[in-house]
Amino acid sequence: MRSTRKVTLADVAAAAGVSVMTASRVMRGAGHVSARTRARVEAAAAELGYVANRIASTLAGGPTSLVGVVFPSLSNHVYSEVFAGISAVFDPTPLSAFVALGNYHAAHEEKVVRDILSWQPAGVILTGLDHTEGVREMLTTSGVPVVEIMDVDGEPIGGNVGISFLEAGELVAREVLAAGYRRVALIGSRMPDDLLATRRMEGARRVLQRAGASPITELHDEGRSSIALGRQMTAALLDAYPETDCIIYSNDLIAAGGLLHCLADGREVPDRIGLVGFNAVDTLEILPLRLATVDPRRREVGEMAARMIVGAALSLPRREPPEGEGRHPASGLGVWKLAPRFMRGETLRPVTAPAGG
Amino acid sequence: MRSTRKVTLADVAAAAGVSVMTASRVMRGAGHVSARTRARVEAAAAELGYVANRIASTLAGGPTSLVGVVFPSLSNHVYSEVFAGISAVFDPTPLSAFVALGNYHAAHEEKVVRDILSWQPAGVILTGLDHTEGVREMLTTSGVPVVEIMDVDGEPIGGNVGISFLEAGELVAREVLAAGYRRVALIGSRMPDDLLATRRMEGARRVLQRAGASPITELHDEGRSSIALGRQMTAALLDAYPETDCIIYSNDLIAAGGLLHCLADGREVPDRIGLVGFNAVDTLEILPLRLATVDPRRREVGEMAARMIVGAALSLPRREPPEGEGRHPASGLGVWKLAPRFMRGETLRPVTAPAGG
DNA sequence: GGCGCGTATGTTAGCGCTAACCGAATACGG
DNA sequence: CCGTATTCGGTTAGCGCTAACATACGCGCC
Repeated sequence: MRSTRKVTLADVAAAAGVSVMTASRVMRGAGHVSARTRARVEAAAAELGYVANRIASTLAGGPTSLVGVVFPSLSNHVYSEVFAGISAVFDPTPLSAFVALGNYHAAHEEKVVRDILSWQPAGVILTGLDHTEGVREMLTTSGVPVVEIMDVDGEPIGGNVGISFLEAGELVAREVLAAGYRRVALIGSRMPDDLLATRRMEGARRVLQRAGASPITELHDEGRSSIALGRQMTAALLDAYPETDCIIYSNDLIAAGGLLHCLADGREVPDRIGLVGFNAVDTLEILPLRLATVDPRRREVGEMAARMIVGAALSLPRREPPEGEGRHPASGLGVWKLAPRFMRGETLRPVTAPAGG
Repeated sequence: MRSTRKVTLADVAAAAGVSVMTASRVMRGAGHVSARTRARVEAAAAELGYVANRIASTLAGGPTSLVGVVFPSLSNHVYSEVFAGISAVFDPTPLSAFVALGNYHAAHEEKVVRDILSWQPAGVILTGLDHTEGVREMLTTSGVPVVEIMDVDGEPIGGNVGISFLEAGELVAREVLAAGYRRVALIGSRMPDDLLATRRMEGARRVLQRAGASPITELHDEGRSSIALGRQMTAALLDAYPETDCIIYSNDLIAAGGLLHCLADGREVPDRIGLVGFNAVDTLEILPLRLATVDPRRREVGEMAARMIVGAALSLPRREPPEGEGRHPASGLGVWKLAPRFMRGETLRPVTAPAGG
């Protein structure tokens, strides 16, 4: 049985009868090696079970290939789909993702970002645009390509991809008004921690107010979204404000709970009451009625963010020019604003007036 | 504006008027530094915006803190919950998780594992026990603590946490028999790629055969699980074998589709036909009937695996003893077999006979 | 007051690799 | 058969940090 001691390039080189440098050239596919020696080195590496040491190569100035990805959480299905998009794009490249969770907590995010930077990453992907001054400064100072995703309402550090949650909220409210609802209430969970949910509620509120149909009430809860929570909040809301004719929820899960409550309670959906969720969660296709919702295009968001990082990371020289100053010379980091997609479903009445204004 | 050049320990040391070594001691909280110098160094570090370089410190022999986690996919909700467990345990420790996806593909997994090892990780968590010989060899040779999760039916490389999918399948079949069903069919998606699904189907089949109630038929599909797929497969199955009185599905999503099909089709569930899923997916609580299913205890699995790694990583010395041979001296890596939890739901008839084999 | 002891700081060497340079070997035309 | 172009391969130095040892400094003690 082979010893457990780590096999280094030097071992491989010795076994192949060449210098370390030549072995290094072979391993990373740099040129200037004859076919014969290349074969010898490769054989030696395979024989010894050599595994490259990225730590050493990175320190010595090789390319970095880790990309830090910060999500608030992964239990939220939304982010795992974004991640799937990211990881699909990275797959054929040398980059790999390194996930860290911010836990909806600014101070924690700062620690996490510092941690990521300490690995000299090739790029960083952050969720949302709200970060502490410390985070912003660390990232700009580091010179690492940064892409912020999901939200686009604010000043990005580097690149930015997502939908405007404010506009998504406005969109929802406009659709609700167009369908003829006027006594609208808002229900949100995990507020105000979930900034994006807060933002879309704000957009909805704004449009309703402008149309002279200010929300009847707003019910918030700090708890984790769930169908049970949606049921319970909806019951409480309709109890206190029975005249409500439409509820805008901060996400699909609690909206689903609301729908089930309304159905169980004998309220006609969508005639007597309309319901809208957010996120276009696909397992909810099992509901008796298709929920009206908004698709935030999360898979695309992940893919585009990853592509931006790939572009920036592979074009960026590893060592900065000796006295260089300007960074990211148009490295492909830009702002991509996607349009949220409204999905009418069956929990809103058909439109009676054009959805403008 | 501060320059973008990287701030090194040497810069901090110079600014604080001490040697690099002293600065290093302060930064990593090693002792032997007076309060006064510590304060000076800390001030200098904060002033310069110093961010430690883990690459360098790891190479120099500092502790490693990355843990590679390999999942087949993250779109499957099951794994994101496992990850949540892992990440909760790592959170208060210096370790952080580094996710890579194997995509249900052995060759790809080998590349991914090599990649992870090249980062000199403090540990590796793998899904399942089926890995190529190359993966097993790389991991044993590297001497890195390894924990394999989910499945426990096989020979682990290092530690192992999970349920027996074979037994889970057997459990399901026993419950089905106990409820009085005899003409049982099996339906699986993403087979045979999803090895764990394959395994639980095998367990079920075995018990059924032993009880003289061999499966009427088995329907497999390579596609991704979805409710639509479940509907369609169920329709096809019941069309071809109308006498079927119970269907065991490889997971909840396709089982949900089956349930919806049966209800739409006017078949009485659970009287005329029983249905069982697998995974205890919680968003499915919106189904009209609570699905019979098995909870594979994924959150706990993630937590325990992470705890094993924490134990092994923190107890293991960084540099191996000069001539040392034996590794993992009882480093806390063991085999933890959890019992799968059966949840009867409402899609199986109440038990008429004791559920013993 | 010189001894030993413990705590604070500095010095030396090296982790495994790669960039940048440089010499040796090969090819080729005249 | 020699000079020049063109490979191929080796040498030197250093990335930023830490282990291990060496040194300096204070302290109490007989």
